Amino acid sequence: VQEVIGAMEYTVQKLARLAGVSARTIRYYDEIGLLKPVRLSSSGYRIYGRAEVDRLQQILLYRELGCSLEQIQQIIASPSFDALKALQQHRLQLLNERKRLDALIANVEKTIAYTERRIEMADTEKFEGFKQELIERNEQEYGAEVRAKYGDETVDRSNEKLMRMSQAEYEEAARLADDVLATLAEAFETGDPGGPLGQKNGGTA
Amino acid sequence: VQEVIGAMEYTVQKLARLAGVSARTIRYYDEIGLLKPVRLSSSGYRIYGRAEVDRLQQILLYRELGCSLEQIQQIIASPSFDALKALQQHRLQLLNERKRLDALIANVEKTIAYTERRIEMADTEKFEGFKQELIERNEQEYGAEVRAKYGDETVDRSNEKLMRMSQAEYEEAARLADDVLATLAEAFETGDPGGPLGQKNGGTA
DNA sequence: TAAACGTTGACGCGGCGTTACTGTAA
DNA sequence: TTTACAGTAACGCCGCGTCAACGTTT
Repeated sequence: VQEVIGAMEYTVQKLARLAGVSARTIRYYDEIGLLKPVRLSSSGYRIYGRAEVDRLQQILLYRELGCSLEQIQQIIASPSFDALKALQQHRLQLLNERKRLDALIANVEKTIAYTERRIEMADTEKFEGFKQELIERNEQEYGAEVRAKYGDETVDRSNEKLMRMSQAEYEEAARLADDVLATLAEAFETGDPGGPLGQKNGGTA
Repeated sequence: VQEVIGAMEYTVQKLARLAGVSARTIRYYDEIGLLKPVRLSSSGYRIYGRAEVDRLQQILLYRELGCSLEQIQQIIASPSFDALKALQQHRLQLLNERKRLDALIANVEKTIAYTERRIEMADTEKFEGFKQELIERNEQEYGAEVRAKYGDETVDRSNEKLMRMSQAEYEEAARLADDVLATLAEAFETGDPGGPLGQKNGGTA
């Protein structure tokens, strides 16, 4: 069986390509009664005409405005006066959504700031822990020897100085990695943490 | 069988009420592995403890930020450094959504303006049609008689004047409804549409 | 015993994408 | 015959709401 399709008749795919949507979308619109074919071919194919093309254009217009397919149904079925009211209603919805979104964004930004502070604090804690550990290790390894050499007062002053080191100073120090760690150890040995670091790197301690 | 539940143990509803969500939500979070109960009671009830309460609080925090439950899974499972990255990523998503929304709103407003113009034009067309019809009816009803009395020229001038009436003038007239329609008819009979309307209402014609 | 809890299982929403299987046209 | 279409039917997505049908605790 052969069927001649006139100049302005479209099957699903042709219509879909014409309008830039998927064939599934076209069939779905038929399914929900949003866009019915003008007729069916003898083998059951959906055939769309000019009127349907126009209607689809309208549908897509409102869809791009973020209307639901149900809203579109009503808008298209109504005189333009009601369509206007529907659009104004829809505009209010969008404005509300934007308000909600603005609030979300503000909160996310607050949370980001908060998380950053927490990370900073966590880092600081780690740093404090690190310093504490460093001192303890030094005490264990060199404690008795160094204290015997320089006296408790000097060693305690050295430890205090290390504990007072700020995060920023630490970070600067951290960039120098092993070199600096070695320097710290050396400084500890000499009982003068400020000295070598200062001379070697123009340090801030 | 009796089971003693300690001070900080919650069943589904208790936890739900504590956190202000539905029991279904709690069970769903279990289902997808987002929030597992600490244990099951002997009769299969879900039992949640303090740690689960805390976790739920976190989940709800991120949920309020508009994160998907999957994102929340990852955020919570990660060290806070990765959580920060996830949040920043999420913030970008939100900003994009807002941009899209702004574009939607702008387009909706354009479409509203366009629809308003179309309605205005449609009204104008209706109005033109209405005037045309009015004249034709008058011609049929009184045409011969009036033309005989006042001559073609006077009648044609009257009709022209009516056709030149603006929409604004019409709307003013329309507010006076039947009264004005009677006046128009009367004016037509006297062959002087401007006169009576002007005297009665300070009309603009 | 009744009420208020608990459980699992299933469908529904919106707008299609994506198979899977089968029939038709060029 | 191949290939590119056409059709229908079905599940899947997300975050639950909302039954239904049944067991447990109070």
